[in-house]
Amino acid sequence: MLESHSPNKNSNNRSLAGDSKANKILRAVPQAEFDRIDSKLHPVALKYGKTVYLPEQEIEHVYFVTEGVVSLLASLEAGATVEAGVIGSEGIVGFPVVLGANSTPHQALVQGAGTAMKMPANELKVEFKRGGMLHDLILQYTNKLFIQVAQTAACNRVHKVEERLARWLLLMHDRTQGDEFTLTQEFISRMLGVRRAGVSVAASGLRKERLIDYRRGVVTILNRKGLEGAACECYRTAKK
Amino acid sequence: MLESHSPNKNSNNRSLAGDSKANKILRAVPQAEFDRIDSKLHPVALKYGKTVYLPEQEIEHVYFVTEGVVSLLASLEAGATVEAGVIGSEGIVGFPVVLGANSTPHQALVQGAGTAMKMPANELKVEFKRGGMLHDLILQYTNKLFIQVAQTAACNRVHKVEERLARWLLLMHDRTQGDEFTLTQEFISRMLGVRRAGVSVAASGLRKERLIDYRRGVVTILNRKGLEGAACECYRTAKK
DNA sequence: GTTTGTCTGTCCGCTTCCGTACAGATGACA
DNA sequence: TGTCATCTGTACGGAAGCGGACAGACAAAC
Repeated sequence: MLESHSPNKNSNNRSLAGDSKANKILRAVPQAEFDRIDSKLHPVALKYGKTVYLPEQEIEHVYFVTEGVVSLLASLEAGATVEAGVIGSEGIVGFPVVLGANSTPHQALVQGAGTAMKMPANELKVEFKRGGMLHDLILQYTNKLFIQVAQTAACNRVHKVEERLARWLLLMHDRTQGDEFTLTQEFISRMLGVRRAGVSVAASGLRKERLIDYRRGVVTILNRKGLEGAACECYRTAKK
Repeated sequence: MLESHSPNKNSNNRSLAGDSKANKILRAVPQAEFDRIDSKLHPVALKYGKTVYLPEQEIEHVYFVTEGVVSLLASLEAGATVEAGVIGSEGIVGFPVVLGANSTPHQALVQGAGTAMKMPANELKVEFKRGGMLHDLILQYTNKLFIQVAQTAACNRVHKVEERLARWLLLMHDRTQGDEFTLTQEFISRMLGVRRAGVSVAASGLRKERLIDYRRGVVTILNRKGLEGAACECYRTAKK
C-alpha cells in the first residue's frame, strides 16, 4: 500500500535514506537504543490519499513519520468519516501495537505527502518491552495524542465550521514544510465531518479575510497569525 | 476532596475495605504483583459531583474505580464543558501519570457515586516501571479509552442530542448497579455539551417511548434493549 | 403548612448547518 | 485546441439546536 524503498534497489535515494532523526521520537532516543533498532527501520514514501492501515486490519508495521501528515479517522455507518487526530513528525502511526492491540477501529490516511521510517510491529514491541527511553517517549506521545483527540471531541461539539477549518489548517501547517498543500474540499469535508459545500463556504470566508488562498485542490496559507485568530480556542489550548 | 477511609479510623467499614478485585484491572493482576501493591491501596468513596482532579493540577493519586463512574471533561473558554470519556470499574482515573504526565488539561468528575482504591501516583509509577502485567493492563485500558474518546469525537459531530443522550445513559448503566441514577438535566447538559433545555426535550422523547423514566434528578432505565435501539451506532460500535 | 431554592417543560426568534442540486471554472490530456 | 473529468461556488427549503426566558412542579427546610 505504501511504497517501500529498499536500499539495494534504490541506493541513491538520499532524500529518504537516513533521515530517522527527522522524527522527534527517534531523535530523542539515546544512541545505544537507536543503534539497536536502526537496522529495522526502512524509509518509505507517504503518498497523499493513501491508506496506511484500515479499521480492524492487523497492524503489521508502524511508521515513524519524518515528513508529512497522517490522519486518524473514525468511520461511521453510512460511510461518513470524522478525523479524531493528526500525526506528524512528532509521532508514530500504529502506536496501538505497543498498547497491546493488534488493530484499531480507525483508518490511518495520508493527508499530507511525506516520508516515514517503517518498522515491523513485532520489532517495536520487543524494543518497547525493554522499557528504555523509546518506551517512555512513545507513551508520552500517546498521552499528547489522547489530549488532542479529547480536544477534538469538544471542538466538534461546539465550534463553527470556519473556526474548525482554520484550526485544522494550522494543525496541517505545523506538520508540513511550506505554506502550500494539496487538499480538495471533498477531502477536507471528510476530515471535519461536514458537507463539501460547507467547506466551500468556510474557505470563502477565510479567503475574504486574506488568510488563505485556495484554488483547485491547493491551499496556501497567506497569513498565519491571522489564521490563528480565526481558529477556535482549541488550537491555542493545544499548543500549551 | 475525596473522603479517605483510613483503616484505623474506620476499621469497621467492610463495604469499602478489601474490594480491590471489583476493579477489573486489579482483578487481572497476578497475585505476586498484587501483593506488592496491596498495602499501597486504600479505599475511598467517590461522591456524586465531586472533582477527582482539576485541569493542570498535579495528579498525586490514581484511583482504581471499584464502583461508580468518573467522567473526563474537556473544558472550553466561557466555562463550557464537554465529556471526552467515562471511566468505570474497568479503568483507572489518573492514568496519564504512567504515560509520563504530571497533570492533564481535563477535569475528572464523579458522575455516579461509588468507591475506588486510591494509590499514590509515585507508587504506581514504580510498579509500572517493573513492566509486569499491571503495566500491560493499564496500557490496554488506555487504548480502550482512546478508542472511546475518538468515537465520542465523531459522535459529537454527527449525531442528534436524543441519540447521544441514549448512548450516554447506556454508558452509565453499564458502569452502575441498578437501573436508577442521580442526575440533573443541568449535569447531563454539561456532559453532552448542549443546553439544559436540549436535554429536557431529548429526555421527553425517550420517556414518551417508555425507555426511561425521569423525575427531579433521578433517571430510571425502563427498557434497556429499547434504549440501545434509540442510541446512535456509537454505542454498538464501542461494544465490540 | 408555608416558604424557598432547585429542577423541569416549554416557548420564541434566530443561527448554523444539512441535503440536494446545478452551473461555472479549471486543468489534464488527447 | 478542444474535450472531459474534476473541483468549486452558490442556491434553496428544512432540520436541529441555540440563547434566553418564564412558569409550574417538586422537595427540603423552617
